[in-house]
Amino acid sequence: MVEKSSSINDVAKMARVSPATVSNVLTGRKPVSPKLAKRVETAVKVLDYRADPLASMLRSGDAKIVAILVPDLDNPFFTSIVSAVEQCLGNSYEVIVASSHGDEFIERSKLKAVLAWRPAGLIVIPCSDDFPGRALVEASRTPYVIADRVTGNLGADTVSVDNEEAGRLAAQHLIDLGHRHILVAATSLRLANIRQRCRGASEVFRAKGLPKPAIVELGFDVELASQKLAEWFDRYSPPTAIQALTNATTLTALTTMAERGLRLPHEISLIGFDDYAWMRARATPLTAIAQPVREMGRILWERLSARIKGDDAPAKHVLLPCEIKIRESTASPPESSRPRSPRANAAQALRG
Amino acid sequence: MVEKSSSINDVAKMARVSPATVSNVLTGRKPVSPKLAKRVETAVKVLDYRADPLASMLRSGDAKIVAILVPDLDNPFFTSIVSAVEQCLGNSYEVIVASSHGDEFIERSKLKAVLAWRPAGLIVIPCSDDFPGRALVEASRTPYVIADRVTGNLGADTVSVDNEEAGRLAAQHLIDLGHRHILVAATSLRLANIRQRCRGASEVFRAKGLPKPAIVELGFDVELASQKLAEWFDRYSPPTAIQALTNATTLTALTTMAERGLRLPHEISLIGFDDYAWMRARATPLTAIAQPVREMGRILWERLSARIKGDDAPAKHVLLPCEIKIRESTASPPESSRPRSPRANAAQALRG
DNA sequence: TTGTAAGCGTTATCAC
DNA sequence: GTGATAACGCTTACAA
Repeated sequence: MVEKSSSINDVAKMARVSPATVSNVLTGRKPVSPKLAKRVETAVKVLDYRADPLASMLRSGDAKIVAILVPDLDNPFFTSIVSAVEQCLGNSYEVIVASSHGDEFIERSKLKAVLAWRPAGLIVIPCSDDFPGRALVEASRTPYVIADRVTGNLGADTVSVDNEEAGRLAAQHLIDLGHRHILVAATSLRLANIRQRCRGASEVFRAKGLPKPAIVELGFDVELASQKLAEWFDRYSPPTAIQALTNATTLTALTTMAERGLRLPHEISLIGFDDYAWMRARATPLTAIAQPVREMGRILWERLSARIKGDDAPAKHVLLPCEIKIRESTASPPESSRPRSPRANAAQALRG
Repeated sequence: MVEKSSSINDVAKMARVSPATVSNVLTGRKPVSPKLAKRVETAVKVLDYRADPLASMLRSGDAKIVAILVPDLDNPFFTSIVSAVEQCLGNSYEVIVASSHGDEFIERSKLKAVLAWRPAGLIVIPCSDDFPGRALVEASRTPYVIADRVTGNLGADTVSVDNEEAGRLAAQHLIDLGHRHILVAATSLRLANIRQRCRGASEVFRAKGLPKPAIVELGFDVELASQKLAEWFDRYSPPTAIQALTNATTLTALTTMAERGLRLPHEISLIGFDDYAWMRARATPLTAIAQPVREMGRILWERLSARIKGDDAPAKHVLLPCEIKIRESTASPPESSRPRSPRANAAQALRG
C-alpha cells in the first residue's frame, strides 16, 4: 500500500482552515492570526507535511535551487567551491551541479538544461573568459555570480581571488630567496586569471630591474603537460625555481621533477598553487599560494542571495586575497646555480 | 522588456495542433502521425522551446533528476563518484548533490529535502552502515542505489569495490616483500567496508601462519588522526610497513612520517588507498590500491537507470575489483627488522 | 490518430 | 484576517 504524502488540502482540512491560510502560515507572506496559525502548525507536524517544492515553484516562479556550473568536477579546486557554497545553503536550497567539461558547447547546453529548472540563482565558473553562455543566463533573468574566472568587463557580480597579487606574492618570495631564473608554469594564457597571475609575477621582476620570468603553457591534459614541461627543461636549462599557477601545474612540476630526480628545494624550488593536505604530507612540504576557498563560497552565496532578494545595485567585483604558506619547498638557489645544463644536475645529484 | 519563454500552447498554436499532440511528440508516449510530428518539431525549433520540467513533473510524477547524497564533498573519492556518475547522465538528467557531512541527522534531513523534488533516482553513500535514512527513501518509493558503503543485508542495489580483496591485495604485497610488522591504518571500524578491508588483510596473515597485523583507528578528523598515529608510534615500536585503508589515512601516514623524518620506503613502506595524481608526483611514488571509480559511476548509473525503467528483480550487489599499483613506496623491510632470506637479500642488494 | 478538458499541489488575486 | 477561485505549464484520460 503506497502512502500518498499529504497535501496542503489535508492540512487545511485538519486545521479547519483554507489552503490559502496554510500557505500563508508556512511562507509567512501574509499575516495570520495566532490562533489559526497554531492550529495549522500542529496539523503540519501531525501529518509531517512539507510543501511540494515543484508545485510551489510552478506557481510562484521561485525554485529553491542554486545551480552551480563548473568546468571540471574532478578538479579539487572546483569541487571545493561547490562544497563551500553547499555549506552556506543550509536546508533552504538544493544544489544542482553540472560540469561543462571545459567545453563551451557543452557549457551552453548544460546552461540551458539547468536554467530550465528556473533556479533561484546560478553560480558559474565559465570555461572561457568571454563566457558566451552569458546571454542565455541573462535572457532567463536568473540572478548569477561568476566565480574564479573573470574578465571584469562583464556586467555580472564576480568573486575571485586577487590574481595579480597571488602572482606577486609568489614571485616576491622567490626573489627574496635569491632566485633570478624562474619558470612560471601556467595552464593556458587564454584564461584571464592565469594571465593576471603571470602579470603579477612579471611586475615584481620588472620592479626589481630583473628580466621577466619565463612562462610555459602546459594546457589541461595531465599527460601532455608533463611532456611539455620535460621538453622545456630539455630545450632551456632548468630554472632555479618554478612558480606554479594552478594546482594542476603544481602536480605537473612535481611529476617532472620526480622523473628527473631533481630534489626539492635545493636543486629546484617550487611554489605551488592552492593548498591541499597532500602538499603538506611530504618530506618537503610545499610552499604554496592558498586561495581562501571557504571565504569564496561564503561571499559567492552572500552576493547571490542578495541578488535573489532583489538587490539591483551595479555589479560588484569582489577580489579576495590569497595567502602564501611558506614551507620547505622553497629555499635559496644552489651556489653553483645560474643557468645549468642537465649534465650539471647529475653532479649535483651525487652530492645528495 | 522581459521575454516570457514560450509554452507548450505557443508551440501547439504555431504547429496548428493541440497541446496534447505536442506533448506526445516530445515525450513519445503516444504515436503521432509523421506529418503533425514534423510540424511540431519545426515549431519547437523555431521557438526554441523546452518543456518546463517542473510543470511536467508535477503532472507526471517523474522528475528528470538524479540526486546524489555523499558524506563529504571535500573528499576526492566522493566527488570523483559524483563526477563519474555525472558523465554517464548526458543531457537527460540533472544532478542534485547534497552532503550529509558525515552526520546521520543531517543525512535524514537532506534526504527529506532531496526526495521532496521527487528525483527519478537516488545514489547514496550513507554515513553509517545501517543507513537509518533508508526508511525515508523506501517510503518515497524512489529507486536508489547504495554506493561504497554496504553492509549487504539491505534490500537495495549496491555497488562497491571488493573490500576484502582490496585488503588482501595490499597485505599480500607487503608480505611478499618480507614485512611481518604491519600497521593497518583505518578511519573507523564502524564502517563495514573498512572492517572488510581489515579482514582481507588479516586473512592473508593468518593463511601464512603469521600473527595478525595491528590496526589503528584514526577517525575522520585530520588533525586528530595525525596525533593518534603519532601516539601509536610512541606507544608501540613503528611497524616496517603501513597499509592505509582510505585516502585520508594515506595522507595521515604520510604526514606523520614526514614529521618524524621517516623515509619511504627504506625505513617504512607505505601502501596507499585510492590513486590520485599527487600520489605519483613524488620522488617516491606511492604504491596504492586503486578503486575503479569511473567503472563504479558507470555501474551505479546502469543499476539505477534499470530500476528507474521499472526493473524489479531482487537487489543486486555489484563488487568491483581494485587494482594494486606497485610503485616505489613499498620495499623490503630494513635489515634489522627482517627475517633473513636469500630472496630478500637479493632485493636489497639491487637497491643498494 | 487527434483534440478537449481535467487535474497535479501550490500560491496569487480578490472578494468578503 | 480569511477563504473561494483561478491560475502556473504540463500530461493524461477520455471523447471524437
